[in-house]
Formats: sequence, C-alpha cells, structure tokens
Amino acid sequence: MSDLLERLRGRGWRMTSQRRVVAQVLDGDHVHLTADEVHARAAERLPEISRATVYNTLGELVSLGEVIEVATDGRAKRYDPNAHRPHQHLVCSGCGTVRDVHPARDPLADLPSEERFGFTVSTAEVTYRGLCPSCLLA
Amino acid sequence: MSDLLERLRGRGWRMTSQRRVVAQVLDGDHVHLTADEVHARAAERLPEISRATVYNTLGELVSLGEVIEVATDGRAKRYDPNAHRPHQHLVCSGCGTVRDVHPARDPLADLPSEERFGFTVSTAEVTYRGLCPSCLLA
DNA sequence: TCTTGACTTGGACTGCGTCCATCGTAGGAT
DNA sequence: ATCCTACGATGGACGCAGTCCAAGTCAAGA
Ligand SMILES: [Mn+2]
Ligand SMILES: [Mn+2]
Ligand SMILES: [Zn+2]
Ligand SMILES: [Zn+2]
Repeated sequence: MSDLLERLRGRGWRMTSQRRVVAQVLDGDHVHLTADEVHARAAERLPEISRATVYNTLGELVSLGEVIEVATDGRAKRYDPNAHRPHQHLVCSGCGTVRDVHPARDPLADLPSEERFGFTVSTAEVTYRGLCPSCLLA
Repeated sequence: MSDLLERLRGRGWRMTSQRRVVAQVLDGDHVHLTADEVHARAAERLPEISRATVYNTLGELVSLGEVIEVATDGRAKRYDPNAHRPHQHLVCSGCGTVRDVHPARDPLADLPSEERFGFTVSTAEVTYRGLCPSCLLA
C-alpha cells in the first residue's frame, strides 16, 4: 500500500494533501475502517478535511480497485485496503470485530450451474459470523 | 407459511388486522420484499396501516425466526419468509433481482479451523453477484 | 507566473430506519 | 354482552449514513 501514491500519480491523479492523508490512513493490511473513522484519523493530520472529500476519495479508490467496500448488516460500510489477495470476512456478533479469513476453496466453485439460473456469476462474498474468544467468555 | 398465523397465535400474539395483513403479504417462498414494499402491498388491503407497524411486525417476525433479514449493499433490507430451508442469495448487479440458491456444500465446511482464530463460528452468509440473463443483453 | 479545470468545502438534502407520546382495541374477566 | 386494561397502532419527529451542489481553492502544465 506504500506505493499506492505512486500508482495513483501514474493514473493521472492530481495529488492533494487530502488524498495523500486518506491514503496514509488506509495504509496497512487488516484495516477495516468506516468512512467516519477514516475522516477522524485524517483530521488528526489535516484538521480542515471535509467528510465529502473523504467519501469522494474512498469512492475513487474503490472504483480503481485499490480498496474494497465491506457491507455490514445495518451499520456504516467499512473500507478495506487489502484488495490484493482475495479474502472473506469473519465478524464477531458480540463486538463487531472484523478479521480477514481465507477459505480452503473458492466459494464460487460450490454453486452448481443448475443453481445459476442463466446468470453470469462473477463474485461470491462470504460473511462468517460467530463469537470471538473474549466475547465468548462474557 | 399459511400456518404462520396459527404459530403466532400459539406464541401469545394478539391478532390484529395489521399483523394479519403483513403476514399475508409475506406469504409464499422466493419473496424478498423491502419494508416499504411490504407496506405498499399491505396498504392495498388496509389503507391506514403505518410504516412503524410494518417495521415493528417485521422485527418481531425476524426475532421469532419466521422471517430472515437479507442485507443489501447500501439499499433497504429485504425480508425473506423462506426461513425453513437454509439457502443463499444470487443478486443481479444490474437490476437488483434476488434469487434463492443452494450451494452444493455447506459454506461453513470450507473455513479451516486454523482460519477461525478461536472464534466460535456459527453461520456463513454467501452473496453471489453477477448479471441476470436480461441485464446481460442490455 | 499565469491559467484553468480538477479538486475541496460546508451545508442542504435524501433514504432508511428508530423513537415516542398518544390513541385504539383484542381478548380475558365478570 | 359489557367492561377493563395492557398490548399494539399511529404518525410525526428524529438520527445516521451517505449524496449533491454551488462556490471557492489550488496543482500542475504552459
Ligand atoms: Mn478484509
Ligand atoms: Mn431467500
Ligand atoms: Zn467479540
Ligand atoms: Zn438483472
């Protein structure tokens, strides 16, 4: 993710301080922040940054394939910079913690063609739910 | 689903015209309506029914296990009376159509224990995405 | 340094859902 | 059949996540 800024420059992005700080906040794997969390962390470095710009930048990163949107049952979407290797998510029903997980088989392989009803199926998103070790005790 | 009203009576539900008409709207399998769609169809039979009551009744049906909530990426939740047989969903990225599908294997079986990180994993929700036959042409 | 169009901003706005005070009524008691 | 009351219905205010817009700003090429 540290060479993200290079890739974006190469794609013709105008490099602004706002975009730079949003990209820095998203640095690292295993990060699953909401837009407001991204905004809060970005504002530590750049206090005037607006929510609209954070939403715009996240949306651009998503459509460039640099960041993945993770939908959560009724709360705010989470933004995941781990767009390199395909993975799925394990969510704690107690505290909401999100972990990256890697199933043994491609989930798409388990949908037989007679269950596809003529659709051209391209992706399968899996959300595993359960209780994390600390929520299990409580 | 036609004996749903019986089961609810047995659970101590006070039977009102509003609850009856919501249950009737949800009758049948392969139904995936939003709360507002349920409200619109219920209002054909009972024009004064309020949105709040539809939300209350749907919430009660969900916590009784009679109806399943299906989260959709950023739009309204859909309510699914097919709570009997476990199944997953195939969603058209074009028009939003939802189909019930039955994968060949239990999706939980494909998450090895070393990928569970001490969680007690209880469910796996799979959303397959693609284009339906008519959206493929357009 | 100048110019320009891409980018940013804050606030209004929308969609989806929840909350709450008040009113109505299902269904047991008499 | 009538009464009583706790449970349910109502609709309007409210909240959150996200979008849109007109106006101001600035990155970067000439
Ligand atoms: Mn992830
Ligand atoms: Mn279904
Ligand atoms: Zn937990
Ligand atoms: Zn379609």
